Amino acid sequence: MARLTRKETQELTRARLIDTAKVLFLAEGYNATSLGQVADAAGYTKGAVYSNFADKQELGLAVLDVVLTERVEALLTEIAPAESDEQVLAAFTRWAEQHIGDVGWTALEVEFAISTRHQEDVRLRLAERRRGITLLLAELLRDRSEALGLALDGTPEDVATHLLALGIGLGVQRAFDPDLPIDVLVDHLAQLSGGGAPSGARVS
Amino acid sequence: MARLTRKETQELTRARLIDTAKVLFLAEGYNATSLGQVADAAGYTKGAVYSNFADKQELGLAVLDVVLTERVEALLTEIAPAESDEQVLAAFTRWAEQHIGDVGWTALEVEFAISTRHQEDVRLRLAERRRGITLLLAELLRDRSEALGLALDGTPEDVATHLLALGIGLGVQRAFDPDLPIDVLVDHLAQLSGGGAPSGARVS
DNA sequence: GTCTATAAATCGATAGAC
DNA sequence: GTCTATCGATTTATAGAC
Repeated sequence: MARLTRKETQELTRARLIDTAKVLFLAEGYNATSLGQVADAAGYTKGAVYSNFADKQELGLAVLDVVLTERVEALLTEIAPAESDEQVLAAFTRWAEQHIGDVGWTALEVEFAISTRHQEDVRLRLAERRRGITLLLAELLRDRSEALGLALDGTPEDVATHLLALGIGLGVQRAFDPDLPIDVLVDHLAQLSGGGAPSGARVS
Repeated sequence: MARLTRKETQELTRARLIDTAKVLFLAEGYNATSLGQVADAAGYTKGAVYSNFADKQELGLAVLDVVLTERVEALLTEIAPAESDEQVLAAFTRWAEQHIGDVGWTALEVEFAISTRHQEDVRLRLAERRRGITLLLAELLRDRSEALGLALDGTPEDVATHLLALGIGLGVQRAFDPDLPIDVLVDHLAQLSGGGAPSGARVS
């Protein structure tokens, strides 16, 4: 166990702050969480926050990056072992029920985006980020459709845009009406993979 | 021109406040607009606001009601004269380009919903409101599909949920990336009405 | 009913000690 | 790099005059 260098301790502090902020932002929301609360919960003070992040928005963006990375890796891990289109669909369904169904994620992404939409610098970064996410999803669809014979009813980019918008729209509504089922998202993907019958069970 | 009764003048004040708040909320956002700004712009003071609305949320809900009513009436007016599925699709496309394309509307609805999602009373009212909107859209789809022979690929409720989520998802993303086209929404409706080819022109 | 004045509480951000 | 202390700016909401 070698002692940590100064750079390493600071990176540890930064990582702890991000992780604490992630939990609070997801549970209470971005605006409702003050930097003092983040610092307290992480065992630091506001000074530590401001020596690691220029302002609250930078912390917010760092949290969004971490959360997105976690979700993408979860999806890839879930989907990787699938060897047929049915298995891909089942894997996606499991992932969607866990993460689109989780109210906090979409709410945080959307709250942050809406709150900062009038600050041009942040807005442009979020726009770039959105295109990256869409392209990532489009490539996943293209690779998987070629390998498994999915029948996309449009370009991969359009299907990706469609699925992403659907997920955001459902997630937003589930933030204030958790009874809304996400079946429509799963069903839509199911139809892409050969027009299978919609899933049977409905909550509402 | 008879003199206005006390009740009438108060209703006028209330209507003016709602209308002013609507403009400011749509342009600047719900959280970014203070009640003092609303009062000033309407030619009153904060006292007038608080004698007409219990708190900021009540004003927000009143504004949401007005905006939704306007959008619904615009859609019905646009769609009423249509006599074929092509005309219905064209009418909806015109409406969508004007209103889903308008960044302010979705942003306001979503910002308000996300901001108040932890206050159970408001949350329940928004959930009820969501179901009403979905049912309204479902009935419109059912009536129109029977009259014009649209081929819905699911129950009217599911198609309505799908379209609504798609509109919200696109509107949210357009709040910080206005270049995102809404084609995917129009195309999806087009496919419902007989699997027509996707619209040609793409912005991005 | 509306206005004036103010209360009360936060929060983001900064300066300087250590 | 982190902590203490504080500034400064807002905002919602209320109390009382008119």
